[in-house]
Amino acid sequence: MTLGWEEIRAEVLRRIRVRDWPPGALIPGEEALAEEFGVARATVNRALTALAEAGVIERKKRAGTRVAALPVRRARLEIPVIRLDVLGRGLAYDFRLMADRQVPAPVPVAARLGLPEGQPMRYLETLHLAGGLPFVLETRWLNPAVLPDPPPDFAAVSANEWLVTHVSLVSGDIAFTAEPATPREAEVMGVAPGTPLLVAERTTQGMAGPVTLVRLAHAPGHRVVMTF
Amino acid sequence: MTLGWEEIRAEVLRRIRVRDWPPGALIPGEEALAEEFGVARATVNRALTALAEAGVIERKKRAGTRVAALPVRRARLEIPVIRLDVLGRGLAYDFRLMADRQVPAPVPVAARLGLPEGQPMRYLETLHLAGGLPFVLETRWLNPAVLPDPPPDFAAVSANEWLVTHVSLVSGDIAFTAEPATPREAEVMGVAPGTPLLVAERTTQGMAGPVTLVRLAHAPGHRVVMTF
DNA sequence: AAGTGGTCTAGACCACTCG
DNA sequence: GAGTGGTCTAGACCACTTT
Repeated sequence: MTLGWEEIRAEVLRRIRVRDWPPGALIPGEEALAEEFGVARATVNRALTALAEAGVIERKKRAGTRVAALPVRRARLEIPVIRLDVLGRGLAYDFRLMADRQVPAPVPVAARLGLPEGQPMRYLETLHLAGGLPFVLETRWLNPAVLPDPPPDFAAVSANEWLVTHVSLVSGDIAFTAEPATPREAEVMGVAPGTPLLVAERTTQGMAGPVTLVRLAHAPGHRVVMTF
Repeated sequence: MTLGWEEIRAEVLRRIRVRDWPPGALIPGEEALAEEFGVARATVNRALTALAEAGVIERKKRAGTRVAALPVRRARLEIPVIRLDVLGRGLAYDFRLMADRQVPAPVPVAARLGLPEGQPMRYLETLHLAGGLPFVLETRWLNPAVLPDPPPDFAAVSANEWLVTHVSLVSGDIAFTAEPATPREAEVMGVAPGTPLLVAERTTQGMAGPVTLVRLAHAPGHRVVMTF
């Protein structure tokens, strides 16, 4: 039986787990492992690189490879388009464009996106429905500079989906908080004001500058699940 | 100037962003790209593998490499030990063990961990403090089978930290929800009952079976931030 | 049947950093 | 200065999937 890089990764992981190589310990160099397993050093390198990406080991030139002392667990969140998220739950998807205005950017919005205060922006409110029930209320500030002329019809394609397919998003961040439903959210989603909602706030940067700031207020009971 | 795999990754990414290669399009094969860039095929492979892991492209044998039609954005969450999380925010860390009992597993807890109902479990309540103020209330069900004899003193080292350093955690999941503060949480954290709290619920499996089910109720205003 | 990505090898050079 | 990981090459074989 010949060994592949995944088997070597598994074996190294096993030795770490059974504490042959305890947290903080220096493990043998690539050359030594390659010889032990009877493979090329590149194969060992592939395995160790994968473990380093997973946060299990820490590698430094000259210093060698150590088992992470306080393993930082990394969980990955896949952020799908809302339509696919709903369909993936086995529910029918629909959405309603509740508001669509051109307004000057309020101070906090402009600040978070790095745009001048008062800059004209597109304000969109979209209610996403799952199985006919409110699923997410999307409140979006959109930099109109990224839109083509004429702009797309966000009543036909949700802004969420249009952006993903038509604008090259470069970087961004997402923050989760628990917040009481605002009066507007309560009204639109049919819950009592103050009901705890899971809110995701995302900012996104494109190649030509800031693209959008969006607040997603999820219906009560919504769970964001990640595995690691 | 000679090209490395990161530069090739950047160039491919650029062509995707400027829509030389639009979503859904088939991009040239590794061999062709290697020739164009004047590098070995392995170098191109390294670059494309990285892009595939990032969800930018989709690769299939025989079918070739396509630009992802609906790019699934992937965000990574690093879950540090709570103590380091607090210190990283520039605040002093402390914790108080509020409860420590041996009790039979309630049905929902046993079910989620895959343990028999009524199994004796260690129940721990730990309040983590940041700058002297409540930061997180940790409610933990712990499978005593993973503990050594004699068991550690969780009043001296928080269960959160002891587990990370002493038990080999294999897999798990984490779910975020927004929930109203329970009366107990309200009392301990000094907030009004029903206040929206960001709750993280984690289950963890070790090599020798289920390890722990923990509920982390974060103080109001807590933000979980991820970048992508 | 054929073409694609996935992987491995043996060798090499380099950058970094620790002692 | 020397040893480590990071990367590249040229070639090869294989598994898979689509045609």
